[in-house]
Amino acid sequence: MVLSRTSQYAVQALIYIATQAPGEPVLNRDIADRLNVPAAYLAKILQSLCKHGLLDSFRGRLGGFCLRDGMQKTSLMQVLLLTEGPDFTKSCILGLKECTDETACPMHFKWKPVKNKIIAMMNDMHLEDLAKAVQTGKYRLADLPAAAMPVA
Amino acid sequence: MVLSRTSQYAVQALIYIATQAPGEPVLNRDIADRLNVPAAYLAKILQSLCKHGLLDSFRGRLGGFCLRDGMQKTSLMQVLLLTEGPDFTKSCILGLKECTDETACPMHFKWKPVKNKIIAMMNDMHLEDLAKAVQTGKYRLADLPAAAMPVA
DNA sequence: TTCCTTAAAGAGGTTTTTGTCCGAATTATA
DNA sequence: TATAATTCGGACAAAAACCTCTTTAAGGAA
Ligand code: FES
Ligand code: FES
Repeated sequence: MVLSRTSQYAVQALIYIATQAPGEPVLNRDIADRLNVPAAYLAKILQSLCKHGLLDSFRGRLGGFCLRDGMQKTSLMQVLLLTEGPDFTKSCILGLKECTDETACPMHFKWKPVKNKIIAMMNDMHLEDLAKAVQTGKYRLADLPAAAMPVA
Repeated sequence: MVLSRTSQYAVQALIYIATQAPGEPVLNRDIADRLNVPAAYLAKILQSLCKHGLLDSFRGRLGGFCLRDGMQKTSLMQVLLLTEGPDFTKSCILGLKECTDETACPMHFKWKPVKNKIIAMMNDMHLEDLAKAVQTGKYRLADLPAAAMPVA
């Protein structure tokens, strides 16, 4: 409805990494297993997040990915601007090229406050806080494994 | 950010048709020209909306599409449930299979009110009203043609 | 040094979404 | 009846999103 799969994987992975001891690299394989996400694809996403400075990566034994120093406070908006592209916040819900009060589509003035709420929400959520929430054990970062699901 | 291109085309087209005299079929070609969208693709979308009962279609001379009687009051939610699928309102922003208070992801309780706002908004907007808004001339259904754009 | 482990890089595959084309069916009108 | 205009239906094509595989480079440990 709002985020591409790539963005979802990126956010999930970053939150997961943020729950782990800082400075201790986390294996791509472990993240993929934990989130139940395709490992080779996730690796690409993490590599891209490295290039953009959110993560540090280390090769070889004891290698893996960890949050770059200071990046605990990264907002989801910062992440989404990378994964969804710089126009993430600029789109018209009907697909018009411009979305301004002057070029409004018939949904614009209803949509604008909702869109602003989404933007504010994404600006307001930081990896740190989301990681803490997960650490309370009250929230899920991934679907339960099939084995743990009630029989259908 | 929220709607597929197909949904955007569908909504634009339905609003446009709703601005035209009821009972007077509108040509697919005219809609496509007016909205500046691919005609052959739009035709598929309109055919699908016919099958789902939102539109009536007529072949041959004086043919075209028009809103089925009584469908002026169709809400955008009704349209989107067809174009985006019946799970449109059910998705978790992180992609989890379930989105309930009991299976909450770390974004759930922030996201839920925004999502509900979107749903309420879509339930609250009807083709009729959007068409009237367009008819005031204050709102755009499509981008201005390149010819009318200021030189870049 | 040699081996093992890991990420990096690039090529390529699959699936979904978006878009095109064409022939057949249908209808108004001359 | 012939013709032109239109939707319908199916196959196809292109692009984007999603995902895999293989090889290479780098780092740690025996
Ligand atoms: S112009 Fe369409 S949402 Fe702003
Ligand atoms: S569980 Fe993720 S948004 Fe509801």
